[in-house]
Amino acid sequence: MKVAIHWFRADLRLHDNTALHAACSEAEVVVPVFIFDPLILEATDTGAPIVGYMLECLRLLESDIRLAGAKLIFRYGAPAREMEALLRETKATALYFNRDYEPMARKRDELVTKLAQSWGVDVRSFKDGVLHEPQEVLKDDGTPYRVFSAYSHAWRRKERARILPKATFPSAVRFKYPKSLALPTAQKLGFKIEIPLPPAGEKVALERLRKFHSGDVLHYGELRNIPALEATSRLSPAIRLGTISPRTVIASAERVAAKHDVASHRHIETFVGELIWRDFYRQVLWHFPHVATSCFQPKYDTLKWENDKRLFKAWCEGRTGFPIVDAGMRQLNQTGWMHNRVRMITAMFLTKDLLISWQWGERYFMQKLLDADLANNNGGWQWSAGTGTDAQPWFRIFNPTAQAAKFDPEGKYIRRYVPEVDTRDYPPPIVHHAEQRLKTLAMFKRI
DNA sequence: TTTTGAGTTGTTCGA
DNA sequence: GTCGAACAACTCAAA
Repeated sequence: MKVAIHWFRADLRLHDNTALHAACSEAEVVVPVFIFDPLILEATDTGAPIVGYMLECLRLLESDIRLAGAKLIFRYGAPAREMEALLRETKATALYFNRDYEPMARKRDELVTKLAQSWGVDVRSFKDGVLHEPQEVLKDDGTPYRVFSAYSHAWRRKERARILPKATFPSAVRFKYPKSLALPTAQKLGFKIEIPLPPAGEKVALERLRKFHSGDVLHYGELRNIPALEATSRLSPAIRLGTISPRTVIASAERVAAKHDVASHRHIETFVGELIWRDFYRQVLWHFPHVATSCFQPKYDTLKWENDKRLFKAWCEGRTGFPIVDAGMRQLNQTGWMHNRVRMITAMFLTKDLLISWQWGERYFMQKLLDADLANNNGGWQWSAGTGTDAQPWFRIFNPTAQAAKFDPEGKYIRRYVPEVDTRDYPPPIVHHAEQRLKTLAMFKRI
């Protein structure tokens, strides 16, 4: 009896799951496992809502797997150790997982792979979380792209994998599953989630995709910039935890495009472009792992940020006196999500108006976001700070007031999160934009 | 090797 | 109020 383990990580779904699909077609028994890694949990803020969201995704995945006739095994501990025990207990001869591209995850996976192979286990990893892997989209000279537009042209020219059907577990009638923990609560893992969480899981993600692709995606290019609307896909937490695959999202977008006139194609292309950005920032992190802690362009590591703690606290709490900035931060704090236009505004404000280094903001977003993702978040912050991959002119500094007038002209978004904006309770601006802008320009000019 | 065109999302100033 | 120019020069990618 050929027993295989499928190791779930950021692919918490049954549909279009490359490694799981392969395991289910090649083995006679597939044991799905999820390992809570204390190293990752300890590095995560104890209030991080993404932990609660992930637990909810796991609860639903567990139930979907039970309906499919198998059993999801939970373990807690160092992955290498837990996997060793699992392989021994199940007598599995193969280990399947989808590849992860973050530096820490790469190390973890290399270790587990080496150990498992040394015990004679057939370790099989798959491309799944991206459309094209870091080594697959390179310049003609074999080196990685450093600017997005050229990368995206090359990306679009490449053939892509098809989507796979929902995995069907082989029947494991006489198989004895190994011991499993009960799915822990957030509290048991040492977390305290203070905000209400949106619906999680695979079914909800597929429904959301269908709804978005039956309407707003046709106007995405324009509507996506208006934070008062719910006109973006809102799929980022699902994509982050893998309750939906980026392949499925893109395939659906292309089916929509095929059914509509050329005028809407531009909008659908813009939407697909967002997923190309995701692959782009993954390959940036893969090829240039120093970006996780330092500037993509090392010369900017010498920038003299002021890093005023009092100003940082005001920014975190959404009381800067700049309504669009405060609305964004409060949306983040209250819901675990922030509209992308407002992410750019708040990030640009922290760096260029408060002169606080992008790393502080990056860390705060990672604590609060339901879609907290190292590559995307880091890429976005470095872009905003002007230290990143593209040669964006560093003197392009958002004016938060002008941005609000342009993208929230009636103040609908602002008033949703800052209802006191027109009253005396609302504080005056904590800095003078024009002055701070000049300061920042001078700071960059010194480099 | 050299050359050429281009680079996510903007702001401010002055005519 | 509207519009075009200036904001700097550099790096990247491809021909």
